[in-house]
Amino acid sequence: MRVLPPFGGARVLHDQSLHDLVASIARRGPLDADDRAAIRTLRYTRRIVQPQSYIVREGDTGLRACSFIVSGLAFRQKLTASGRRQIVSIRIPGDFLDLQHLFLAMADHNVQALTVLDLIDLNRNDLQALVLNRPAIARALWLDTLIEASIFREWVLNVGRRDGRGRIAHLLCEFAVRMQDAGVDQTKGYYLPITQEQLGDAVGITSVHVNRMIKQLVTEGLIAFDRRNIKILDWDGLRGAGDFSSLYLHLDRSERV
Amino acid sequence: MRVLPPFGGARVLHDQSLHDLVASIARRGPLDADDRAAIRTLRYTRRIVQPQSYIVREGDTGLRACSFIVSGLAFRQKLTASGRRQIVSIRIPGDFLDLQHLFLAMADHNVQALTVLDLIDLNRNDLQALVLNRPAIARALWLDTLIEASIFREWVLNVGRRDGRGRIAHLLCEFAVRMQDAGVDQTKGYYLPITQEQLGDAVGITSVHVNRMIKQLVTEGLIAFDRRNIKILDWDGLRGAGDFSSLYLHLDRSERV
DNA sequence: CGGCATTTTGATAACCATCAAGACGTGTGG
DNA sequence: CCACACGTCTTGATGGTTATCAAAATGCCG
Repeated sequence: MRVLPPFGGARVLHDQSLHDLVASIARRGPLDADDRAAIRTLRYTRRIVQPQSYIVREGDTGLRACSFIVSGLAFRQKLTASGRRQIVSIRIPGDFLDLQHLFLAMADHNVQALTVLDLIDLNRNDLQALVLNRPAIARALWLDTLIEASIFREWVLNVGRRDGRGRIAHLLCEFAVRMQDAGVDQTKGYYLPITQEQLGDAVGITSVHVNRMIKQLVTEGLIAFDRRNIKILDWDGLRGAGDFSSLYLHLDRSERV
Repeated sequence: MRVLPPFGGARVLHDQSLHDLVASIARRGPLDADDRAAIRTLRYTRRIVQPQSYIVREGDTGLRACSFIVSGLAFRQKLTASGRRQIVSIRIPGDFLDLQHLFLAMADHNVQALTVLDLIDLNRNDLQALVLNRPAIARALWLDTLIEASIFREWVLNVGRRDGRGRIAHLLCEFAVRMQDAGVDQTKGYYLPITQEQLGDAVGITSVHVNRMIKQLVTEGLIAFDRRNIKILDWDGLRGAGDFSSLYLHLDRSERV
């Protein structure tokens, strides 16, 4: 894997990742040839990040990059003063990592690698200028941040008003749908590279309780679970258990203004 | 109160509310004279809304307006299939109500009046066109949606990882700081026009438990509470109880890029 | 094989929900 | 001005869900 020096001159995206990046933005709104060309003028760095390492730390100021996931998973996380952790978002390939901070001077949460990550670090100043000068790109990326905000709202509901079993079921449904939308094959189920402790941090329960709730979902015949490999056996059942409806993900292209 | 017909021709904002609206946007980023003039060209409707009535309903498509709160309070709310309610956001004077839906084709949550509301309903198409053609306005309003997203994240943490007492304390702190920032005098405390049941819906506990937790905060000498009038007696104590830090509200102007 | 993180299981306790009923406050109509 | 009705607040009793503590089992990696 080739790693370029950080923003060393006006480098231009040129490999397969270019295609992924443009396609990912275009999923959120139509781009013309000029828009696509403008995206290719962005300075960037390509880099590999190891699991658990931080991409952004709460309190960081002067952010210089805005990252895009080529492959791997990441998550957003906040801590209470007493050290209890809450994962507030999981990011998958094709997602931007910190568009949420695009116009914020200080990071209000941590962004951490879940697996090995292959990232494109876009120059943040360039990206700001790009979106402010190109309405189609602004619309697409703004929409992207609005959809993530919708997911935050659903998570507030999930953590606030569903029991442990429902929370886990809901998370498993959401992940399945988003991975499907990102084009990942799931005929053999999917691998969720996350510890049960992290799963608990994502839904506001302890790892012990996560273990019991997963076991219950297996006993009920809704899922199969083997060393983080998840296969949904009864989609309607799991959807019911998690009270899941994908509307909040705003996936239907025709449904988007 | 004068109520204009919905978007009947190119009406122009002309009263005090114009000043409030422009000032509110300008709080998020500098606007030049042209930007301010452009805002005044937006078609709009002024209207009064009664408590509990809906401004937006989950599932709504073809939204035609985007509202701004001149006075009064509103909240965002979602329901589980079993009818359990979660309030995911409280909106105060000077806030936009559904900028979160600006580029979404379908509403993913309900927006409801908490008190009598005095609203400016901006024409949504006009507003979309405005932000896409005026970078400074785009930046200001985008920033606004990003800050609300930051609040959503903090609420996930609040509901997921703090106990009942902490959740209530945190909410009371947040409300105090935001009202202060909006310029509301709080020397005699503030009036929180919300039932204890709704308070519970905002922090994911029952009204019975809300009652007991408020009582406990009073007993501890952190707040005074009398018929929804709240006076914070020990700011540091309450801040500690709620594990509150205002950084996620991104209020400091100089801290904003 | 040893060392380590993670998963699993059991026992106990804490927090919060639920159920129920009475008190209080406010607005309405007689 | 009182009686009444209604929503909200308050309090008590009980139970369930989940946390906590502890320890053993499993899987993984060098």
